[in-house]
Amino acid sequence: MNKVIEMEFLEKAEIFKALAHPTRLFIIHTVKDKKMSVKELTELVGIDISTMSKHLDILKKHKIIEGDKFKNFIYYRLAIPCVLDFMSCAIKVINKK
Amino acid sequence: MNKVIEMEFLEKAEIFKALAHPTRLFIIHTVKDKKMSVKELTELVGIDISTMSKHLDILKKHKIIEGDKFKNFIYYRLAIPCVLDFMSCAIKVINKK
DNA sequence: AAGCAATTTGGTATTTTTGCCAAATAGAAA
DNA sequence: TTTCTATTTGGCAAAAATACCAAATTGCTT
Repeated sequence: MNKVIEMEFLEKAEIFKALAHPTRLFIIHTVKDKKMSVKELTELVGIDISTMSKHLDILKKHKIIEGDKFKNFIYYRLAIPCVLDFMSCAIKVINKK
Repeated sequence: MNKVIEMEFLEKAEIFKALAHPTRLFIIHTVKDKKMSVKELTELVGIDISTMSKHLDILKKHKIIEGDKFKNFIYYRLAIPCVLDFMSCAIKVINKK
């Protein structure tokens, strides 16, 4: 495979990988309506807070979410609504056939 | 997290996982225009044919592609064009900011 | 400054994914 | 039937992803 083409698909795959985890999809779903802190998200999902922090970091690195600092909280919100199209399309893919 | 909700995101994540690999994205990109056999795809990408077969199997299991048998070839094609929206959206996500 | 709460980081064990090889299967052609 | 080609399967080793704990950091609030 051509190196340039290969690079293109490597980069795209990175985005899909960032989305390919139930907790991270839940974060996107939750943060689309309401800003949420790390602690709040952690309690909703029921995992270790350090694990949640790392999931948020993965989404942040790909600019899928962004965090706003308020006191010593960080409130996350969805940065790219386009990702919601991913989600609704995913449902169609699952339900068809 | 509510069990039902959890199941929803688990299922969605499965779809994203199926797409989260450069070779599999290349397959989708290639098969959208032209039916291709396992061997043809293998030669384009330059990996072991058994590896390609397994990538195709993952996409097939999620109904993302479908194969038509002709002689002892199997020609694959894109089953759900909706996935292309994923792809073009992914480009936007990458290029923005 | 000291204590406290929210978040991140480092380390590690576990699980999952990936890719190759070798062998098995399927089917066409000789 | 035998041979040849295309594809799949099983097994295994290497790489990547995940989750927890413990410790560090950040920045309020006393």
